Amino acid sequence: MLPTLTRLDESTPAALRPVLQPLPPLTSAGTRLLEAASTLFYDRGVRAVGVDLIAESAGTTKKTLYDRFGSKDALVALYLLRRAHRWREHLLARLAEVDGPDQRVLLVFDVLETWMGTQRRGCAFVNAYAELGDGDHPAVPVVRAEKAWMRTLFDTLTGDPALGAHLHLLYEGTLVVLTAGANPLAAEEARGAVRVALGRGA
Amino acid sequence: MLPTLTRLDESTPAALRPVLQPLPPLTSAGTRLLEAASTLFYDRGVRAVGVDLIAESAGTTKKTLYDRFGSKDALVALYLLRRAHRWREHLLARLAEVDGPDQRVLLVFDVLETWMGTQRRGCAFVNAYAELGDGDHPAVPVVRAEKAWMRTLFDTLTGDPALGAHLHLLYEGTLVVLTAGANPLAAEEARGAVRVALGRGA
DNA sequence: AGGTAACCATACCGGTTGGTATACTCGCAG
DNA sequence: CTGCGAGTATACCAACCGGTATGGTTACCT
Repeated sequence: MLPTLTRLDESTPAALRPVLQPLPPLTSAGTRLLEAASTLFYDRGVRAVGVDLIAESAGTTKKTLYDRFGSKDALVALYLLRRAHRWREHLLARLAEVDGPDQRVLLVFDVLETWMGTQRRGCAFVNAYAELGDGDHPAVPVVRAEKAWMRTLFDTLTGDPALGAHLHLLYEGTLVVLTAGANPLAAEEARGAVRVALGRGA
Repeated sequence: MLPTLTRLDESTPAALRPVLQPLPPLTSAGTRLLEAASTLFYDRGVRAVGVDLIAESAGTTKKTLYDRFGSKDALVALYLLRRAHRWREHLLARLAEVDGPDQRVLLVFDVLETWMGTQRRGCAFVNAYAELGDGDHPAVPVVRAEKAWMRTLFDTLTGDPALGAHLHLLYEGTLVVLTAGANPLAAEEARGAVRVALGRGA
């Protein structure tokens, strides 16, 4: 299963395919706006960042922001959508480097640890959900889709839904313990737990 | 270990003792303010709720709020502190009802599921951390302390730090998958994973 | 030549933010 | 009787919020 993950072919599970669907094209000012918004949203939170600051950071104006994206809510949703896109691309590319389901599962936690080494604010999707709640914000479906995608990844890697659920819980727990818990050993402890879950002994 | 958890005695680990330290007393208007703030903060998020709304919901004034708590930040920290206090009291009382470490570990996830059945916005500490970041907000130490306390609980129940880490990761993951992931089966899947972690087979 | 999409600059809008100031009433303890 | 802590009521503050309006300037396409 999953013999090559670098490109889309008939062996790639259908549930994982939306990874490679291209995002809508952006103008140059639009790109700068989305880039600035992404770092600001992630570092300070969605509600804490105003549209004025985003426009100023992007070297453009609020007018352009609303011409391109329509609303702040839509910009937030697009920020999460692009972040999910990049994370999936990065993860699948790394997973394609090794063979065997067990090695791939363990590699997920290596990639996560490295990724979080530079992105110290934890899971952008959990953070956004914490701020937006379960209302009708357009970003909420993006959050749910991201969690469902990770679950499907573990199910696909192992071929066992019970094991996939176990690994997914460890994955989400690692993110929380790393950030809110401020425990730098979380990823290493998670790999130990993964070996137990895989039946490779403690 | 942990023969009785209903009261504080020499067999209760020192790390779990802060549970029973009483919270500072409040005046009548102060109680109403903290009560109103707690439900509003949890349901809508910390940043989304203004002090005007809190004062109005409590049937009092902003003046009284600042006389009692000094600042909104202090009120947020106290909200989390009291919530941690109540959760620990509730959890320890339930754990005292059963015997044996394995039953107690599994019961943690039962209690969590029931608790989350009524509190649908997930972990208040993860949510607050998502909004406040790793800055110098007075609530951040409360969040870290709560995560450390849960980790210590699992370590104490099992007597095995590696197993405690595994169970803690499953615990935090369950909260995320239940809420941001909107997967109602998360707690049941977690109990299956717990049995694997405990070596009781899949 | 003319149209159009993208962009920049600036000003404005009503509403809300955390926090402070002033002045008054009540109950209680010395 | 007096002082004081607690509470109520209202007004105020500068700063910021998301969003809109107006007007002018490029650059490219037909």
